[in-house]
Amino acid sequence: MIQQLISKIQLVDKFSNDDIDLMAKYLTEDSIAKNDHFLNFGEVSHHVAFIGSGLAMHYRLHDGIEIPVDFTPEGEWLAYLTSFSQGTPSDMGIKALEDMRILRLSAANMQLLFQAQPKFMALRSFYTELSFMTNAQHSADLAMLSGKERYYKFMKEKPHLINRIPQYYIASYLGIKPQSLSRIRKEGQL
Amino acid sequence: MIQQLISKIQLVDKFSNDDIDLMAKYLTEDSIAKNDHFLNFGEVSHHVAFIGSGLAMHYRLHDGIEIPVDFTPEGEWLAYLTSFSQGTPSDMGIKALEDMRILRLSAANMQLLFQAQPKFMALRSFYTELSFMTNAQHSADLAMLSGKERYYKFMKEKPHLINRIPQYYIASYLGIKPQSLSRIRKEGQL
DNA sequence: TTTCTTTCTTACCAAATGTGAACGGATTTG
DNA sequence: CAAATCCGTTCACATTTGGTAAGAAAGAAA
Repeated sequence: MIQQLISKIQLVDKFSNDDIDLMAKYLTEDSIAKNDHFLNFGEVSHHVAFIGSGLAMHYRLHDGIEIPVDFTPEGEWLAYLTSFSQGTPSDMGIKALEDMRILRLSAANMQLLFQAQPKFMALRSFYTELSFMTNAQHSADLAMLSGKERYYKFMKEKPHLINRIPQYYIASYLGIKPQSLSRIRKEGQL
Repeated sequence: MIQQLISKIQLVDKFSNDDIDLMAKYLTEDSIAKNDHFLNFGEVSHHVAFIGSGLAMHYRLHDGIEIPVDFTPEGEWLAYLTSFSQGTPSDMGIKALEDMRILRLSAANMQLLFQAQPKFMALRSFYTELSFMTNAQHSADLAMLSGKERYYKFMKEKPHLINRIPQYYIASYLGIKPQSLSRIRKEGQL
């Protein structure tokens, strides 16, 4: 799992073997079973995690139904920064849609890592801004595309996810009802 | 204008008079006329700015029409972090909806400020995450509320902005057409 | 002022999406 | 295995939103 992580972060910045060894010391292997939470509503987030395998979903609740905000598969980082860095109770849930294997990094260890090698702070900024961009793009899509256009865009950009996420979650993520998504799928084409 | 800034940041963290004086040295007063850009498409952002007065809008283009992503009034920070910190050309525009008076902070000066007083980095993180939260909330609203609900929520949460932004921008921001917004306003109530 | 332009409103019809219900298949549970 | 639940699909109908067009209202420019 560490190897996966290394090859990912080398794409962002160059890290020496010492840097890598240092980071590895602060990581803890863990797993999360399907449907279990990485972070539940009201909890304070004390970890971020690199996903070795599996798939997670950030979501909010509205009238009792879960509204996905983001999907995070293997090879990416899982975090709810607002709660993690400000220590506030989460207004969002993060749960596993599949069994997951992860590498946890606690807030305390992150601080130690930053002290030992400040370079890693750039990595954090990078991922923060990446997730910011992703989210901004999703807002823009919701504001300016039709349901059908959003679905085809999703299919085009995340073909690797389309069959791993229940359709009612995809529908909610796209801002439409499951029945409408069914209709769109039936009609086909754009 | 500095006084405004000081009272704002004191709400986030406590800064000494020395800290404040230090920061003041790195800021430059400037103004932006209505409809001028703070950041244009394709440009790399080299500044963030504190807004003393006026109102700005982040927006994207879709089929030639401007889709607002966020509105930023006096007392808040104006920035497009993705371009600013990664040095990439902006895929977003930021322009003044009203004449603005601002305090600019260049990327270079920000680095100097962080070196002189690392405490300011926390301020940056704070505002980054705040804008992240704001944006995530907007996505969720677009995904789970109807046009009418989004309009009334906007009115309720930003009554100070409702009369300062042209309605066709508000409509686009809410993901509906100006005609639909007119209709919603006419029908009244929820 | 008058003219010109932009913004907002209204109306009518078309298209997209929501709602409630029913059905079948798949999966889970006992 | 049977029973129960969950999920995806389909349908008929209601509601919302979009598209086009025209005109009123408000601002800006001459």
